[in-house]
Amino acid sequence: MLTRDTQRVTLRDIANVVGLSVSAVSMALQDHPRIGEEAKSRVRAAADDLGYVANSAGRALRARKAGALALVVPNTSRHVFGHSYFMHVLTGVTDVANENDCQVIISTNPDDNHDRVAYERVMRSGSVDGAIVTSASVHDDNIERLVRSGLRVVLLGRFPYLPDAISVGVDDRAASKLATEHLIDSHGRRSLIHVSGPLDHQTAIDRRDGFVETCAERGVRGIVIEGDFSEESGRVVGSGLLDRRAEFDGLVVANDEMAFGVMSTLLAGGIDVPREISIVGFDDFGLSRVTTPSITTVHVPAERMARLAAQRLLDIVGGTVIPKQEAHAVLPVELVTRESCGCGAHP
Amino acid sequence: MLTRDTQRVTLRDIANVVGLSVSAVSMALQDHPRIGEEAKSRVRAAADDLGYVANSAGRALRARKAGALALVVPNTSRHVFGHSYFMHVLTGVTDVANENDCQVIISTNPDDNHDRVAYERVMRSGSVDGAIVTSASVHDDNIERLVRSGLRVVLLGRFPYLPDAISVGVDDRAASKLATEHLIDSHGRRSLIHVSGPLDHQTAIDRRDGFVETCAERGVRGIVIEGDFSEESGRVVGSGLLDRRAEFDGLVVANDEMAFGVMSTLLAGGIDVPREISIVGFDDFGLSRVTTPSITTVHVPAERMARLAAQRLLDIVGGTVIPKQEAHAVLPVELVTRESCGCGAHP
DNA sequence: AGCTTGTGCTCAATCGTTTGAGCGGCTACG
DNA sequence: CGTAGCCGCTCAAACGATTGAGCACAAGCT
Repeated sequence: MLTRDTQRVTLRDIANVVGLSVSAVSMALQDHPRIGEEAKSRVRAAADDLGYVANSAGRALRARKAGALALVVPNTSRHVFGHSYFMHVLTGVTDVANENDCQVIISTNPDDNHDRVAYERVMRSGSVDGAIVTSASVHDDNIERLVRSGLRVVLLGRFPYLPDAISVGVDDRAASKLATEHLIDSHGRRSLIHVSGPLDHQTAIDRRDGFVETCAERGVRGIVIEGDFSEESGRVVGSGLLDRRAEFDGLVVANDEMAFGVMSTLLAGGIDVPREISIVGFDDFGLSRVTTPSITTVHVPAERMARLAAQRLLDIVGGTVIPKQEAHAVLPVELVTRESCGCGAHP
Repeated sequence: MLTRDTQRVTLRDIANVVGLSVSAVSMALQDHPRIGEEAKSRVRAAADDLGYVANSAGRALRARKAGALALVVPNTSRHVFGHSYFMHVLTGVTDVANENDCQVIISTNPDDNHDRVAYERVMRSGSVDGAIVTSASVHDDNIERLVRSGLRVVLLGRFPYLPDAISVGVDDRAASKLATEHLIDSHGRRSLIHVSGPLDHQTAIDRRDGFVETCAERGVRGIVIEGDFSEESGRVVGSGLLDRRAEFDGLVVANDEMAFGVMSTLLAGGIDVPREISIVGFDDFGLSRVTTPSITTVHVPAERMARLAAQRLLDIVGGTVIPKQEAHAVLPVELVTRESCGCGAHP
């Protein structure tokens, strides 16, 4: 009954068993050519027998690398509807990391001033070899400093003001164009309103710009109302719109959560969605599929983005130099048509 | 422009700057009483100046502890509706961990045979000092071995067959009683059906037992149909029930996801929920609030459970011995009444 | 015989931090 | 005056894994 000290199997223990030096055992386990076959198999047998697992601190210290990467949790993930997004990211990142024998550490991205740089400490302590950061705020000094300081970072999102950063994102502007055009072309809507995210977020800016541009191109009326990405802000906007139901026939909402907020309010106010008003959302992280009516939305491939980001980070850590013109990877998005625009149920 | 080697500030560098030995610097930073005040402040200034952060591998190696804990991701979290649950857990765990200067490592819990014990390797490698594991399957050999081997583990859920394990869970049986009684007492339902989870999961068993017991106590008709916790299995059950609409007037469904599946199918089949049939779900991880009608459900306090689990794990790692009779912590649940049972909208 | 080449291992140093032991100089006390 | 004790520091060893250098021996070649 060796309940305690279970984890204390070291190279030395193996060495004692097989009668070799610690170094020989280490080399044997790595299949080094200078170690004899017979010794190797004896070492392997003993290692197996004792349940040896290399101590990660010892290895990390010697190798000067942690074999781990940090995933920085944005503060927005604390919100229920941010959950799905973050879990898609987490899934993608851990998959790739694990395929490469790499651990994933979760670090929080404080928006509170307290502990402002917790994740920077994590990086500087050598706990991780690099980090995947998803920050939305358009000027995040922490991110900027992180990138400048040469720490290995891959950003999730679009960061036009940080040309040197490696990032993986989607073309939100094109995505917004796609959504807006759908309302105009497929549903004949001519009087649109865009409920944007907070305009200090790049994503919010890009989605708004795509909307405005498309309206201008098509000669359609387009108004922008700023929200904050929360369901509640959608409700507030919705209430304001109840009196003005004659003034618009389509809504392009910058995320599904707000779209849900607006939609519920309009429905409760007796407005028929989608007959009277078409709604398109953004993200497709889960919510939009389960509402009634379900919400037509632009699918953002969060897991694929995360996988690519993790892959790029591992490449960078491994020494790959990414050419300047490839710094920003952009993945395609697609429109998922459901009921809220008038397209009818999606299979 | 010191883009590279940014992370290489070591005790030695500080020692060189202030003209002390490495040991003195180390002790100064820990505010050791044997180091003079003047030296301490010089050391602190230099550390600040150089941006020193202690190397975690070096520290871990010396201290024989990692300063990190693992959160084992159950395979079910890969599913969209598992996301919210897991994020609640993640939030709770990271909060507590960070408050205690502890990192959180994500490790996957494979249900695939491949890499069966990835998280056990993580523990044995000393990457973490303990793990929080949430496994549902009623006999998971890995968990059992983990617990027996003396590795520090706190389980999320109820594990009656592992009396020695430390766990944090809810009383699913009482919860199920609560839900069932609500349909009987508040809504006068007399012919109930329970859609259970897969019955090799303890949670599924407990929720079923609570249902069956309550029906017996109240002299109400109660039938059990086994599902698998997926929305799809809810749909399948729902289809089967369309022909038998006269035979029952209430559904107690073992999670919200299945409840949503059943409910959509019944609604699509022309059955009026909640007028004709009352539905109660389980979990309240997000979904139940946004459907139409919204789903009355039993709220499971995932984040609180996670916080407590993390706290207990840190205690154990710190050397606290938890008395046998306190091994299993059980948190209270509450019924959240919404529309699907007939109670009307929740504010 | 003398030299090279190769094989199979050991030695010793290293990564960065921590800590018990030790040491020189000082004060205080008997 | 001798010594006990404290102060403020340094020394050295340890945690566990890795790796270049080196060593003993054997075989092969000239």
